[in-house]
Amino acid sequence: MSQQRHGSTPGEAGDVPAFPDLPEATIARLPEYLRALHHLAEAGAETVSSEGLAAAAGVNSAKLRKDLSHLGSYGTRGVGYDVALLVDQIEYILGLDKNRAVCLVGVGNLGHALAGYAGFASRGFRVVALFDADRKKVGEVINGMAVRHIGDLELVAAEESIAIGVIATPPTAAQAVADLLVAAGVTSILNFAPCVLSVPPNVDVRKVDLAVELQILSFHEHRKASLTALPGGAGDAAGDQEAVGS
Amino acid sequence: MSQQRHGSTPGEAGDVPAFPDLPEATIARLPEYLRALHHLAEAGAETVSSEGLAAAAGVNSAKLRKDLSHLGSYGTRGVGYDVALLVDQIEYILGLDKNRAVCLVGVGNLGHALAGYAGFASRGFRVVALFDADRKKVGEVINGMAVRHIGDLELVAAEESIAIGVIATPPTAAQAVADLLVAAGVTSILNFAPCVLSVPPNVDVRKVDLAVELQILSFHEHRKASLTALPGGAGDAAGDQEAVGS
DNA sequence: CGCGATTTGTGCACGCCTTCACAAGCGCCT
DNA sequence: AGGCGCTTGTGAAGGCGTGCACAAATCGCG
Repeated sequence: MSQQRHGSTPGEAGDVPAFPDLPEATIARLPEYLRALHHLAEAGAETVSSEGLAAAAGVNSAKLRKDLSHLGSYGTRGVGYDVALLVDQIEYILGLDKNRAVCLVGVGNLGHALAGYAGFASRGFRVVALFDADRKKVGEVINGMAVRHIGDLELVAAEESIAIGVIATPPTAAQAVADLLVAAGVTSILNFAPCVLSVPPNVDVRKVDLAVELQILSFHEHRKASLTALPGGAGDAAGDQEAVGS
Repeated sequence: MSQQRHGSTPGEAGDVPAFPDLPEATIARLPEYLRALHHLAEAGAETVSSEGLAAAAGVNSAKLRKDLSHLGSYGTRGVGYDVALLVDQIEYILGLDKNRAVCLVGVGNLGHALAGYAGFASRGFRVVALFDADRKKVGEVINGMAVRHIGDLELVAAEESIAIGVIATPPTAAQAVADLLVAAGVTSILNFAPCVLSVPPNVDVRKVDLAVELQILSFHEHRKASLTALPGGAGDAAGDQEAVGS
């Protein structure tokens, strides 16, 4: 996908730590490192080696070191990485120290679950508003939060300073909702509806399609079946840990 | 991630269409093409140009052509691709013509929603069994299906020939569930628990972490904020459609 | 029948990402 | 103080994926 160039111009040596120009692949792995680090911290570890952290995060240790080196030198040679320091650093980079406000549009089957998903709150996100277009759902209380009508979105977004919106509507409604979110000042959208959204260039969109993941697994099932059906290499029990895709 | 080499040895020209050796990136896009094609078919289109289909799927047209060329030549120069033919071909490659049986373990907040998610059934997957370790939940009927105890997994998996399992449990239980699934003969796992699973090399695992997506968006929010705060390029309304990551 | 318009399929170059291998640096033990 | 083992950080190589640009092929029309 297109990804506009970002990062700081070389000239400015700002007092605010200049924003590092991280590879997209690295960014996608930082949350995983963070989760592993939290786990280690709870277990009482003060430092981790790249080998240990890589194992906990399920990646190659060389890749992990290169990823972390992009953030700066937060490790000590011969010792490893300071867990607490690294947690702070990654949370800062990811902007998780802001306790970001998120709104969710579409309180159907999936939206209902997302509204109550504990994993959001535990990682620094507060779902502060629920919206739906269905008048019958407005007023329903989910996880201690009342569902409001989609028409109130702009009002609420302004007073809560919501920058991230989650779309969990049917695909037919998703584009209209995205337009509303953009109009309300939202600049990041997480889209669970199986359709492409068109948004202004300053708005980021990430898409999660639950069925797509199953389809990819189905492909590999199909592949495995067609291989074992052939005479050649049936029971290949050897080989290293397999993990599909990223 | 490690990805064991697959595909057919050059010698065998099997009667069963030899399984093409598709790049992983292509496989991940096929479901998106399929969705766009279904949409076009419902609209009555008989053929599509690569340009048109690429737009509907949100990708570059050259990329789409290269992806489809890996499946073989199913297009006609000067005309485009036959929609129905392409749908059949992609569904065959993805193994969706089997109406695959899926079981779901963990009927909590998220599992409940997944059990009723219409997007699975509409794309060729049947959720045929629900499991949970909590005796209080056993017997509960969701979407016309009764929740069974996790202990019955091996029994049910055998008689329903389930090859794909979905884990929607808390992370503490996920590894144990994965072991049970593997023991029951499941060879593909979709993991919604935020943790790494270790499985035998012949088992495929894909992980979906809902919070990770938000964290990536949070990073870009942080980046955008730190850029607009700086003197340089504030209102950059120009530029092409932005879409973060894949 | 021939020609032009259109669209696929693909060779090629470029850039990103991964992986290896190793020098540089740090702490500990003697 | 010196040496040794361990771990980080990084240069370089290789592989994969993307996008351009164009040749090949097909259809429709005169």
